[in-house]
Amino acid sequence: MPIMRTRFAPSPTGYLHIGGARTALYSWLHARKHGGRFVLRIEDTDRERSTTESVNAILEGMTWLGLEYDEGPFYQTDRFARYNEVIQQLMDKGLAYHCYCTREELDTMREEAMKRKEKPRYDARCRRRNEAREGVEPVIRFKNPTDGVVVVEDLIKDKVAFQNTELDDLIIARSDGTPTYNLTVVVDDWDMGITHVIRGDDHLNNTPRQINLLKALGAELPVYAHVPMILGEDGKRLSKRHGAVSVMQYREEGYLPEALLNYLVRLGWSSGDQEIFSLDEMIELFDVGDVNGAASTFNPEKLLWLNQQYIMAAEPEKIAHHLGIHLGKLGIDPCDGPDIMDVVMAQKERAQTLVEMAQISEFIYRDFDEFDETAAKKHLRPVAQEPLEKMREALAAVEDWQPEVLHQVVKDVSDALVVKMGKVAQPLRVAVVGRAASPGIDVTLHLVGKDACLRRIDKALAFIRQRAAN
RNA sequence: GCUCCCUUCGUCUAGUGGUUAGGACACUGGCCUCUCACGCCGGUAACAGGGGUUCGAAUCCCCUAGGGAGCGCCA
Repeated sequence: MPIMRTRFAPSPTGYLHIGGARTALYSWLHARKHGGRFVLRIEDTDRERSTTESVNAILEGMTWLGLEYDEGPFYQTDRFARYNEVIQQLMDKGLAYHCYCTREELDTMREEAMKRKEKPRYDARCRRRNEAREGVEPVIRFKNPTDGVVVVEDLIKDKVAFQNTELDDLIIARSDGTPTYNLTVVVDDWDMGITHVIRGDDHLNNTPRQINLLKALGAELPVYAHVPMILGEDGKRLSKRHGAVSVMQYREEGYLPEALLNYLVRLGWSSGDQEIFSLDEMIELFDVGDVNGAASTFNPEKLLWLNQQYIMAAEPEKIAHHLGIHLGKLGIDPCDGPDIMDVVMAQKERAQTLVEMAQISEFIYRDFDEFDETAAKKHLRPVAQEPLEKMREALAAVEDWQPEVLHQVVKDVSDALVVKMGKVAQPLRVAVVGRAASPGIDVTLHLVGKDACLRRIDKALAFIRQRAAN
């Protein structure tokens, strides 16, 4: 019984995107669940478009998500000798041949087929050509079987049958001698002992060709699982115009990798009514055969909700670490303020992302420029003047600036004025925060600190007087 | 055009011949409450259409429609 191996094989022509991350996750989970090994392979045979920046971006994305690989990364560009060896074997066995057709010929062939309302296919005319053609560097084509049917046994799509007559003789080596995609994947999956090929279903149509090649080489077939695409909200394939598609962008925007992973695993798969899965639960419960065969639409709101769930459940220390980083990006040094753990405890149920948490915590660290207009209109009116004056007076006398004490002060002032606490707390909140929303008023006052509170109340009182004067 | 894949609330999904078609996000009514958020209780909302098979179909079969992918000397 050979060891199970899955692989993720991106081509380094961009960052790690959401769709790739999901297939990588599924492959990773499959390997982890069955005690197998997860292989990373970089498909960089397209030298024009492949870049080392992309390789780094992909590795960075995998690392951030925690999808560690057991073998690799292997680079296809390191394996050209091996591909050439296999191509030569195919030639020697008469399973491949030189094709001297020019690109122009191929183009007209395609056009004419389309005109005849047929699928464009190479007509294999060079199979019978014996002599070279002057001035044409040949490509090498694989002799695809001309009859019979190839059945792909797919874990997700079930049995999918293709007639060999629908396929044509694919190019396995370009005229410059370099191997092409279908050849390299086949050789690599074979050499690397890949037992389960989990990839996007845009590859489903390539699979019968790859199976024919595998058979010609006498290789054992892997099990396939073609996972459906991820669509944007307009039903089109997910792309930049739908917002963030790069995995690393989610880190920038304040998402936790576990939340993204959780979202991705539930996109196209489920286990009962469960929505939140730890990594261990995913490994235990995930089965690639249970993945839905239909494409699914990426829903940013649900990801936001999950992220908030993870923020609430996370170790506060961990959130504090991240919050510090995002505050830094706002130009705030978290040391210039209260214990950051207190900030986390006050805000962790109030933010869907870490970026948002930093934004709604800004008032703790620095004075705001102006009051939120609707909040000021509603709460900084002449009726608020007396409560604010009383609060300022009471707060100025507080020695021990702790939430419990502050709560009592607000309550005492409300009682003294014979009004509900909201009549005092809301103007006070707007005065101190600049907006109508914040943590509990006691915690808010505590976090802002005595000096800043008094200063901001004065500013609010001035604002009310000025408004009344106009 | 041809080949292949897909089709349950707006979205992610449960459902494998007999269910008041379940859950989650979003939306929404209420409760909690100093605001916001969290949390709790409730609501709106779906089997693409048409034919079969069957006592009975979201579930099985066929057709139609719609969506997607592939048809490169890209991967």
